[in-house]
Amino acid sequence: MGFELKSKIWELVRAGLDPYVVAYSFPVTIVSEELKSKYGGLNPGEETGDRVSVAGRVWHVRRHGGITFLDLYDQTGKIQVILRRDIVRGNSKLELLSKLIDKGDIIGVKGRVVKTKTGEVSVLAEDVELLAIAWRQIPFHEFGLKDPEQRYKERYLDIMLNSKVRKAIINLYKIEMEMRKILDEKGFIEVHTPKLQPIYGGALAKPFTTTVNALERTVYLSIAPETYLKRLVVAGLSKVYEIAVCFRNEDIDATHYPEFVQLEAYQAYADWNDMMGLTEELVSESIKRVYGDYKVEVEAGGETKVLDFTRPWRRVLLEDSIEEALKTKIKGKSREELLEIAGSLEIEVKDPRRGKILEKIFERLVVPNIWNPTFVTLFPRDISPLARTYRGNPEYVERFELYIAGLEIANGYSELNNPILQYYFFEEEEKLRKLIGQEVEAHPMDKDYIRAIEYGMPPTGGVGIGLYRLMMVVGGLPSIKDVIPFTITAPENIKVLGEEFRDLIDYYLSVKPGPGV
RNA sequence: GGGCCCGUAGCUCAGCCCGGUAGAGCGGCGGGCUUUUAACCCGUAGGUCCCGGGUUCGAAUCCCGGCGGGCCCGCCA
Repeated sequence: MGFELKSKIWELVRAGLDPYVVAYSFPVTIVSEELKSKYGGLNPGEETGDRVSVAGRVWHVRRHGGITFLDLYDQTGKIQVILRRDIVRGNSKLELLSKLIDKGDIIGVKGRVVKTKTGEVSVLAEDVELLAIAWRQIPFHEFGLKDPEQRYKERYLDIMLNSKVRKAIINLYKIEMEMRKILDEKGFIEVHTPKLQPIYGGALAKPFTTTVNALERTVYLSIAPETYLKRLVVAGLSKVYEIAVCFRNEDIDATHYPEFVQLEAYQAYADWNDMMGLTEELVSESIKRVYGDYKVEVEAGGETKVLDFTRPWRRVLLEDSIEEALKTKIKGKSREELLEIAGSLEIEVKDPRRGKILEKIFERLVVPNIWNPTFVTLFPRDISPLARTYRGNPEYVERFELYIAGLEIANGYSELNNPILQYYFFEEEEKLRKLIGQEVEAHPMDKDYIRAIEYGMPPTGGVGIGLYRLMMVVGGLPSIKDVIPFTITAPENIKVLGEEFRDLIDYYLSVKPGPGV
């Protein structure tokens, strides 16, 4: 079931209009957006002699007998096409097509630009080509696809029908482009670091493991590009970045997916303050350019709220934010005292590091209440093995995280460039791993990375910006899977046309080619 | 890994508590209509009630097991 099989195909074949045989290309001269801006000023009922050529998918067909309205959608929006009997009559091709074209089909239309009595810019068709047939019914109605299972299984339908999802995918591209422009203007070089790595690092997460047959070696899919980008800083690329796919073999939920995209940037001779400035500029300027304003309306859960990216963003010390929420002093409190506070909040912490307890309390109490972009700064030393010690107090590191709408969006710091301390912190991480085993993520020892910075890494600042999460927040989408074009779904038993209708296979194998071009 | 919820027509969902011929709207198909916007009017077809087992005279409905999905918690961004 599911096929909208009409005898239509054989009618098309008889008329020599089978799109699989005849439709190889179509000259599009204008898209919806342009058409509307160029001809929006026409008066209702006004007809021009301007001939245009448009193409797209038919979403709605309104047949009134002598006149038919088609809503065509291209990548930029809707174009109304009018088929009028007085024009169609006598043209056997148009007569047949105006009868056979259905919702879902993809067509090309040549005609004159007119504005209807009701004021809609439209194309009055003079010629129509059927470019592709929709054999399966597409649910074009107000609710689109709702069943989450089907949304992800047939994501092309979800992207087609759900404008929020479609816009998120398009706008993420635009944001990436704007960020690239800004970085390019500042002299940053974009690179690709390895996705197959002999030692994973740059974050604390379980990696995917695979084998390179040619080398007979176990390798890990990159969990972060960080250590490689910093090797490049050592190599003299003093401003580098990557829009990197990262793989982390952890559980999936509304804000986590095993593959995701981060922009990581490193700048020599810069520190965490410079990186906060860079982060502010990248995020707020790209959003301004894509959405037209620093303030973006976000519709989520039925209500519309405004996200304000205007600089400068609020900055708050990690421990201050906790004290504010808790109304208790926590600075200088021991691990045991913090554990007690965590316990009173019903937060269980297995990790032995004091900083981890602080982080857990922070995530529970503070993060959900952050709305506008906020930098949280000054993190504990013991949970940041790659960050540089705070110049004002060695118990902290010069690290910041960016939160927007209750989500962690970015993480950056003054990079640790001291190879001796780097070795020591990796050692501590190794100890932690042995102590706790698989329960706690720890950074593995990476002596090649240490060797690299032993050659001398300048003082450097770095930041990673989670692009999917940024898009979730700006697009008002509740799940990270909504902004990822395709996600993994369970296997299905799918019936396809060819196995249902062998006669179609026989027909297409027997089609004689026409003249080549 | 733990808890809660969901799976019925192409889509959105009702029916399930309290067992008794499987329903609605939209969409599809056929017909009508020359200015519609989710067009309208008339007619009509369409089902492995996720899968397997059990209870029962009888199961979409109750019970058990499985599969798929969502949300929350734990862990990671």
